[in-house]
Amino acid sequence: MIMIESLVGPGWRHESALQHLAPVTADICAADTLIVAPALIGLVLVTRIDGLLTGGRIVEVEAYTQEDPASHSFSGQTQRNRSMFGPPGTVYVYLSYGMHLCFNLATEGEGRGCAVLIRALEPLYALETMRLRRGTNVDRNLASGPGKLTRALGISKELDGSLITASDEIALFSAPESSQVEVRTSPRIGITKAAEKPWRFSVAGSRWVSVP
DNA sequence: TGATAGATCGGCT
DNA sequence: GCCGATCTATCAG
Repeated sequence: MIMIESLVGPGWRHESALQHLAPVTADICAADTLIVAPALIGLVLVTRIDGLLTGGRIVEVEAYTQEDPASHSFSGQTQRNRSMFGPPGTVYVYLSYGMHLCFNLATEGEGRGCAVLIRALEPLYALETMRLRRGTNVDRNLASGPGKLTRALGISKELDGSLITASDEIALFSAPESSQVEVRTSPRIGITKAAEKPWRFSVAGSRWVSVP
């Protein structure tokens, strides 16, 4: 088994709940965005905010590239979207509709404004913490949407710009069963530009996605 | 400098 | 199913 501390930020090795998981390297984000997006399905995203470990399995993502009119990076780099242009694995957190934070991982290479939006998780760790943060006991609503997911995991804009493979607050792992799922493509949610592109990837039949 | 649309969610009807 | 909340970036004037 590969030593966890060599590939993710220090400190995660003390989390006994994660010992059956394998670390993921930043390489997974260094490929074409349309390759990376489905590859992230099934991986386990965890945060440790305020000492509380929370996390779940990624069941829904969307791809955004620099040439894509629906992408924040389409018109070039700005103060808000600069993390999209960072090295692969850079965390991009932005405020949506003035109320909700959305979590993305930068893809391809430094200088390329591409990212994958993480839209939904199957809750796995510390459900009670997530219920408290979300203010609901309906587990299906804990992380079934980009804004819900960031709230459940305690993700804030402070994480924006950090590298997911070198953080003590957020990390990505692969579970033994990660590759067992059937990935389905569909049009992205809530956009008007390039709405026809089938760049939404989700676990077929999952009850944890935002829009079944 | 003002208007508006937006990668949303929750509450209300 | 509709609507309000409320921050950003962009575009029109």
